[in-house]
Amino acid sequence: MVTQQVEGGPADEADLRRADSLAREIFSDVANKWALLIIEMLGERTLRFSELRDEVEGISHKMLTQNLRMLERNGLVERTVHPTVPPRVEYTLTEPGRGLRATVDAMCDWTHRYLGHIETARHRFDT
Amino acid sequence: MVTQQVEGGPADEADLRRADSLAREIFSDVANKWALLIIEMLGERTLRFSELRDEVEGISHKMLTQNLRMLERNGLVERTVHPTVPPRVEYTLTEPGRGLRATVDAMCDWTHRYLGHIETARHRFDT
DNA sequence: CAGGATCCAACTGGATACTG
DNA sequence: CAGTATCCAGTTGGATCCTG
Repeated sequence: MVTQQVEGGPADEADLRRADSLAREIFSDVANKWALLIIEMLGERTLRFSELRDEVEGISHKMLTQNLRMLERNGLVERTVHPTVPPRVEYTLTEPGRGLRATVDAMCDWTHRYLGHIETARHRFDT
Repeated sequence: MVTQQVEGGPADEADLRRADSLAREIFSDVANKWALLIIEMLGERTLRFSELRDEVEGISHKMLTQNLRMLERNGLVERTVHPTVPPRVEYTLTEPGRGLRATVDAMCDWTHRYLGHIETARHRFDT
């Protein structure tokens, strides 16, 4: 175990910095409109590419592919290819993905709870 | 109450669509990296513009201003100007803002909980 | 059907300079 | 100090065409 570090040593701090920058990177990947909407729409279901495109209103082909690849890379969605003709590809949330989904749910709830608040705040501000 | 609608009437659906599109708009405003980081760093504190810029690592002057205006417009942060020389401007989360912050906290917790999962998923994917 | 590749218009965001 | 305005390089993202 050559890479194991002694407690309190300077390399511990290096590890912490590395973890932080990784966390930050993940946050940047995930904290974007399309990624969160995809995760929310996926929910507990298993959806095909085209179904997802219909569900996530307004998303383009390209953005959907791009975000699905990113989510797959981070292990938040699982991609299953059925070797049929025509091909059938299905996406599901993994366990980490479902964990994230819980927080997105909370964000959606929040949005609806403060809809009124926000609408009036906007009116006030826009004058 | 001229605008009040009868249950099940067609205008009810119109109202729902309006609420949905508003919710979607708010979601799009808020579901972005910088906005969420600002909310997270503000937390329970009251911070000045320059303090925020130091705390939210990597954010540019312009992005900070822009996102603060947006958050203010939506009533998530309160902006207080002290008429001194030099000027002192402070930002705090409002109650709706603190509500949103709770969900961002959850997202941050999630990030750290699955750091390892995600790192290995990435390695697997990148080969 | 899923998705890669390409083109390009539109927008983003950083740097800089300026104001109260 | 806080904030606006401007410029502009670089990125984004939509449309389109193509393949297995």
